[in-house]
Amino acid sequence: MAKAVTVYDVAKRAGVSIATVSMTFRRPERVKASTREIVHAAARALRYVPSASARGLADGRTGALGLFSYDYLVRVEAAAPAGGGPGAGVDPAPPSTVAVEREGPDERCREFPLYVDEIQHGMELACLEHGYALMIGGPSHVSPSTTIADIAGRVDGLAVFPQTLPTEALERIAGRIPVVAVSEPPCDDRLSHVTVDNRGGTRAITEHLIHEHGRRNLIFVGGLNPAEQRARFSGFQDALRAARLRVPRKPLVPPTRVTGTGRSAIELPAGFPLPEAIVCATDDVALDVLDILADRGVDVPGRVAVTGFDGIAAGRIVRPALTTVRQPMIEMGQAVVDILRGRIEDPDRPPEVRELPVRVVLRESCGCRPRAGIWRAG
Amino acid sequence: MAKAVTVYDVAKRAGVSIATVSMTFRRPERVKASTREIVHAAARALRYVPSASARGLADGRTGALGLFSYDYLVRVEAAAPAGGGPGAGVDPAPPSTVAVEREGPDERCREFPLYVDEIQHGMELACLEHGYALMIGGPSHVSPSTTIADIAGRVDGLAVFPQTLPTEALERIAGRIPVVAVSEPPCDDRLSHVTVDNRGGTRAITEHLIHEHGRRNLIFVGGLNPAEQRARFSGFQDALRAARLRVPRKPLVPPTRVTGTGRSAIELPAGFPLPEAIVCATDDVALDVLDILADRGVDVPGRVAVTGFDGIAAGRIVRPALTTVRQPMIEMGQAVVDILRGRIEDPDRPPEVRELPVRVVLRESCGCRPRAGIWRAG
DNA sequence: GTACAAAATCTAAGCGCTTAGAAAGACTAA
DNA sequence: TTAGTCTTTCTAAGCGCTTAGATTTTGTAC
Repeated sequence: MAKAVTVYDVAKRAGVSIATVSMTFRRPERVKASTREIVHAAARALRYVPSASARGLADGRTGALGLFSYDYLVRVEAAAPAGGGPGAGVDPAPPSTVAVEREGPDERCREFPLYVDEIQHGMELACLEHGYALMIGGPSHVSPSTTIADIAGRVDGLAVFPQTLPTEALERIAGRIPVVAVSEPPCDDRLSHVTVDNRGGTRAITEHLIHEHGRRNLIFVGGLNPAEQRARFSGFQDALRAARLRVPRKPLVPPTRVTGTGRSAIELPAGFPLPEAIVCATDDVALDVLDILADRGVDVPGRVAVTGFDGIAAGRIVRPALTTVRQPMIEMGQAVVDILRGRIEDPDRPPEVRELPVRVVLRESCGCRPRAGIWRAG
Repeated sequence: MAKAVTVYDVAKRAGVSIATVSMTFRRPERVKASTREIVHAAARALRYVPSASARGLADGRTGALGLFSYDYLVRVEAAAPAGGGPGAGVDPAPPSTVAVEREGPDERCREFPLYVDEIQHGMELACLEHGYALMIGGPSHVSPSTTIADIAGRVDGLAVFPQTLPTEALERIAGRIPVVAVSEPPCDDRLSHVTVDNRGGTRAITEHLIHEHGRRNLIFVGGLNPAEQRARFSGFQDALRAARLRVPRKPLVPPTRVTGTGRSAIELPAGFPLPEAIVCATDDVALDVLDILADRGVDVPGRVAVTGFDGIAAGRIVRPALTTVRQPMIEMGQAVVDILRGRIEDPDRPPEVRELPVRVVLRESCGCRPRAGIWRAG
């Protein structure tokens, strides 16, 4: 790689000062057309590429937004060849021979795209639309402690998923650049938040189970910890209460184990008494439940109805297709960017909390019938 | 937002020089433990976040890799509320009411994750694994011409999809940082390339159609332009030639129109004579073909078999599920990062071309039977 | 040709960090 | 005590760019 070409080189070749070179790129209209042409020619000839670091340092903005995402670490491991089964790793066959196979069990499609990926995608779209670059980072084993500051230092605004960063680090970063958390706001903090109607969504899907499918004996599985999941449980309680059914105090939180491919899945005790419906805190939990019930030969939705929450892509693929509460993930990502942009423009604007609506998507696992012609779109 | 805290502030508060502050973060082992503690305390108290721009400028590396992706522009538009149908935009219902609906036709799931998204995902995983941040950009309407240099200037290495950047721009950037193109290499250029066995893959899937399903009258649809698609057509020809069937000179490239949601889809003339099998240049084309055949009431795979190429997620969801040639997209993303890292470490290393193997994935659209229990994984 | 305003360009001072190499301290051995 | 050796810290010189404000050029009106 050749030594980096700088404004100085371009200026010399064009016979102007470095200020003029800079002006030519930042505010072309202030430079005489003929000069502009000369400078561009010089830049082209020298293959000049301006250094964003220098610019960022000089004008105090980077032109990028950041996303600090979680669970990547886990997925790095899961994506590594796990030995066994097709689809687990890189094909060792000689390149000249093309492997041919039926599609078998493949957990990987359950790992991408996930909830976080779709939100990220929304951010990508919005960033591009507004001329920002998107910088993606996450907790890394290479420099576990540095990364936070590292990524925070190179963007003008940062989005984080809950529980990716210690509160102290967040506060620290939020003191320097705008930060929005993709999560329910706790009682109070200095951050902006983008969240959804977790409670209302779960209430609605639970009521659907009760009123449209006549289920009276329902349980809620998973999710004791994150605020969102607690809110969802409340929605479940709301629905039972309104229907005058028995209201449990706590969700059922089954233990988890690690599957062959490194994913952690929930477990249900063998003698588990089956309810008429299982409302799950997340799609991920629901998919596990579906697996377990299939293993035991339980008819879903005939004997037990199952629902999820999130609306991840895998829920459409599974049979029976998963009825769920879909979060508007793309829009959430866009909202994140929107808030960030606002606060970058006006640093004094106070943190903002934006709650987006959800929608219940009826598929097969609740007992609704599939709709024909899904793919006749256009 | 408070005024930015710098090394100077931390140094003053800790009673040391800025060099010591810097050392404390970059090479902690060279600083006396007690000093280190004092500096950290000061940094914490002041909420110091180091500026990556300054660091990048000073040491000449940014610690980030870039991906210049395409078609985002198109997708930004497609994602905008298109007016009509559920799922087209943001739900206008009042936040307190949760919408409940059956899942209807929804083209959006065909837009994400796409081929590029999965490669990007592979890059994300690899970047995180090696302590790099990933910077994502693409052609933007905001500053169409600037962006290239903009993103090139802030990363240590760049990946690009074909036809995202004019060759001249690529050469320019490649003169400053390592660049790898995710595409078949043209006769020669100064870039590294990551690609797959396009020709062999198509040959294999075509031979499957011929030998396992007895199809003798096959056509190839789509893809005249990009090098990859041309290579795939060659593979198609190879298979026909080997089977002593009539070998067409050119692929069929149908005109395209724009659908209601802004996506562009191919069209087949009404009186189109049906072959026994349609080998498509990409999954995207294959999904269009499936739509068209469904519209006309043609039995797939009974009357006509259809295959794709890529292995995008939507191909599993569609009915009949799409038989295709799957590219190892995650691995490709990882290979990209791998090459980039190598060339960053050793700038004199010559550009590298890496071809990864593909695999034929048999699903329903070729006439193979679905396999039971896909979801009983774990 | 002169006076003055507007346009174009330049000079110079940072932006916040890293890192040689110099200086100062702390120990050790004689 | 003194010289010699590490270890720790500091001084100072950039890194490549932006941008006030100064200076020069150009254009206009008389």
